[in-house]
Amino acid sequence: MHDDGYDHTEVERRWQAAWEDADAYRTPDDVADPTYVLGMYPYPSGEMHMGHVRNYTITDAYARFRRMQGDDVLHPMGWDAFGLPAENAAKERDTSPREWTFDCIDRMKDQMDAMGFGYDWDREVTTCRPRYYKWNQWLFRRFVEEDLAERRDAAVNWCPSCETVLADEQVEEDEELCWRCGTPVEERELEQWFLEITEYADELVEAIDELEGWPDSVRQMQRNWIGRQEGSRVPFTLEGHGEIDAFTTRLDTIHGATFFALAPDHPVSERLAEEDDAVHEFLHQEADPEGDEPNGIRTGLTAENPVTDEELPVFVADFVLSDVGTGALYGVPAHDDRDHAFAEKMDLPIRPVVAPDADAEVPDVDREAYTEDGVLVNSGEYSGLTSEAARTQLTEDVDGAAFETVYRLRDWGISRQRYWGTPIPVVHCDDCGPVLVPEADLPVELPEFINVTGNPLDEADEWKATTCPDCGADAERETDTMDTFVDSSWYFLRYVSPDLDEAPFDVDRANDWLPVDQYVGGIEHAVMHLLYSRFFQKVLADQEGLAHREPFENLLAQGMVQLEGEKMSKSRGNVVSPQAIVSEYGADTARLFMMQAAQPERDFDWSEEGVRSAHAFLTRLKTTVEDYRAGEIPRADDPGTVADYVESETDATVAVATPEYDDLTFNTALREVQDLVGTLRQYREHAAVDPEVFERGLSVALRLLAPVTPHIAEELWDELGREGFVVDADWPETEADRETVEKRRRLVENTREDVREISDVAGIDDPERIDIVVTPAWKHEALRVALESDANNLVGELMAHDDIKRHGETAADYGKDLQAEREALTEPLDPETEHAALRAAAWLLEREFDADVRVLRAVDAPEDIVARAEPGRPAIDIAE
RNA sequence: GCGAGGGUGGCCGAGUCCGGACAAAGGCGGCGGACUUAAGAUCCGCUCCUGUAGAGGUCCGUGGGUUCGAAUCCCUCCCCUCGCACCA
Repeated sequence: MHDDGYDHTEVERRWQAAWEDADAYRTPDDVADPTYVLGMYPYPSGEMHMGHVRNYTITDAYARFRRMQGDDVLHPMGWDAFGLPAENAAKERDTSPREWTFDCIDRMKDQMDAMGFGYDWDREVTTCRPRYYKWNQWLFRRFVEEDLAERRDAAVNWCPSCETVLADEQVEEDEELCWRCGTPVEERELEQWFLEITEYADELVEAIDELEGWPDSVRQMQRNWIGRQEGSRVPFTLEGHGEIDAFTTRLDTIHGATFFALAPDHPVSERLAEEDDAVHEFLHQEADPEGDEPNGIRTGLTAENPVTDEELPVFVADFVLSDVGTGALYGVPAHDDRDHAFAEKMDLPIRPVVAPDADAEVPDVDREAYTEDGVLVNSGEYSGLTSEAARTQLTEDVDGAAFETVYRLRDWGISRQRYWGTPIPVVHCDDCGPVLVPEADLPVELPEFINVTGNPLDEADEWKATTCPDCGADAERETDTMDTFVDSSWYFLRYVSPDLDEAPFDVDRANDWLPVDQYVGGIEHAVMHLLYSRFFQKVLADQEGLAHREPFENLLAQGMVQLEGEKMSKSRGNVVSPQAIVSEYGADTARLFMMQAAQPERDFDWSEEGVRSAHAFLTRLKTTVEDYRAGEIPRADDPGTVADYVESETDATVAVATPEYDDLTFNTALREVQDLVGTLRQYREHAAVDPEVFERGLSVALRLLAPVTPHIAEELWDELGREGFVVDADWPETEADRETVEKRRRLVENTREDVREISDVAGIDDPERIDIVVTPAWKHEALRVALESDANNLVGELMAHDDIKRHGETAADYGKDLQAEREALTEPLDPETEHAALRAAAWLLEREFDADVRVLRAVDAPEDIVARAEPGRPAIDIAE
């Protein structure tokens, strides 16, 4: 009967309805500063997968925990509803992206409800609704007005067959084929809108240091992505081509330069190709920027080294990239691995100009470059300077040289030639050029979807036709839409005031409520989404009065749910559907299994066995509560020592689980709760229970479980006859501190193990009586003295205490033991606490050995036995 | 190549920040026992080696070092995962 579990579907539905009726997860607008807990909103694919379930269970559990701790909590949810998949689905199914998307949202919302996630749905945000994307357009206007957005040429992937632009991810294989039709993709120059994130590059990289609530991995990835390099720009004179700047981070090595190299697409290279067939040939045939081999061709030109006045041979080389530095560099084979390889290949001189230190020999660089900083040699007047000093000095001395910082980060191209996104609010006028749509005319809404090849907006003639806001002449609308990362760069601000008609968000409230206290999502967003959001936040701080310059205080990148060590994926066919698990075991089981399987940031393996054991646990808990309520568990008026044990274990559970919840290490917290339930079940089996103690244990267990398994907790809370929702219950409190708890548990556990070991080693199969004798107070005192003392002669110092000295020879011997282990001594529990803890735990030994167990104070036991006791280690005497 | 994070008992996994009670939590698997007609579920133990009173030995990727003492601190090397990468 119980073994079959319980009707989870009925229980879960009932409580979901009750929460909804009670508006249990509303966050009123007038709360001062709620704890903002946020999971990255999903793309509404229509199916929640395990990654979603894990992500949202983490935020839900944390939000519930904080709420029970008395915080106001903001825990909203929304939809990243624009994007290409809806467009493709619409084309395939002959429907519209809008219908398709809203259908998917409905389905996913049902699935979320079935999981019991407690969201404030009144704050739901859906990016494909005009009332949301109007503010994308409004923000775009603001960016343009503040000179943070610009229209310029950019190279894009173009499929001539589909007549559309493709994202990099949609170009497949090395041959660069269109993912839909297999046509080779071309490169096209198109006018695109860019948001100038590079304006904020310095702050974005520097502020990473302050993001202490973020994982190191994500911080490092953002640093890499921004790729700030500090160096110098130096002009080289190329005969016939004037001055060409080279960028370098190692200006100290310039005396060792033996060649100069240009990127294949550098303007000078292209000009050379026009007159030099060999260069032309190289550019179009040999150059292989993707390959590992550094290829290059000698041009016959020379470049004048501005420091040494030497003439260096000029190459066009494919390892020089036009978008790195200036697209031109000087090569120092002695101090750079790649330059070294190139010099060997081209038979160029290799001249060392940096030695490891002032006294060292000049390094042998014939076989390998010396790439470390050091002290300059063979560098004229600069010889003897450190690399660092030389870089500064040379930059100052060389005509036309200057310090410069370069970045890998590029401006953010947001134009997408697609339908299902936010229309860029621009009108193209023959006379006025691109003109912003006035604020009063926003939003520019999407027209009806037309199923065509290419961009449907290009075909929407009626929609396209408009007039110029500036001159009134006939004009055409911009047909590009925005990258959906624009939508997600500020959605967390919209939750604060989702219905506001005057602005994207209520600034005052945002200043009170932001930043997000705990943000949770997948590592795949480590760079783009999280970097763009930081960028937006900073712009909004500068332009709109937002008080915080970082949006997310604490970030958790959750791990993957795997199957047999492999990522779950449709293409591998190793997917476990959350819906199937929910219908078979229930949402609580799925949530419990996931949260106890591993720390949230770690990957873990889905395991059927684990799911079953989570379910079995919930069933046992339910049975226990029900049996208790049904009066099937005998009760006793005299609490006794077992009750003491249960009582202190209940406190211990609270003391350990609470900080673990705070740290989001649910796995550890849940293990504690499972142990507590185990203890309660042992209690009822061993003795008639004290109702107060037993009920407190149950109520603590239920409350500690409520964040993770809210439905069953609610059900049993009700069964226990408690008032109100467990969701709103107060988090249990305790006086117990973790350190004492752990010492006590260790004492009990070590003592039990010792009894087992003794009876085993001594061959006592069936002990009749077990005496546990607590260490006499004077030994505790002696230990305490030893801990505090720094005297050389510990025994002498101990003997100065009358209480200790009284024990003569024994005390001296113990003193010698203490002396020997002096460095390893640790603070013990006091004798009374030891006695109480062991007394309370005696029943465990009684039950295990079926013997009389006496826990004695030292004064009540024979001296020869007492002698074996030490603090933290009672004497044990077993009689057969 | 650079950067980050890891390598713990049959497996998974805590401990590593702040060295000591660590043969090292917990789970799984395996073994034995209780309950049961039986199975399942549940409960109690055992699960590196040796040991007739709580002991000893070996052990936390490799090799070294620091220390009275190292899974924990420092260095070498090997391997795994992720990110960046012909980046000037």
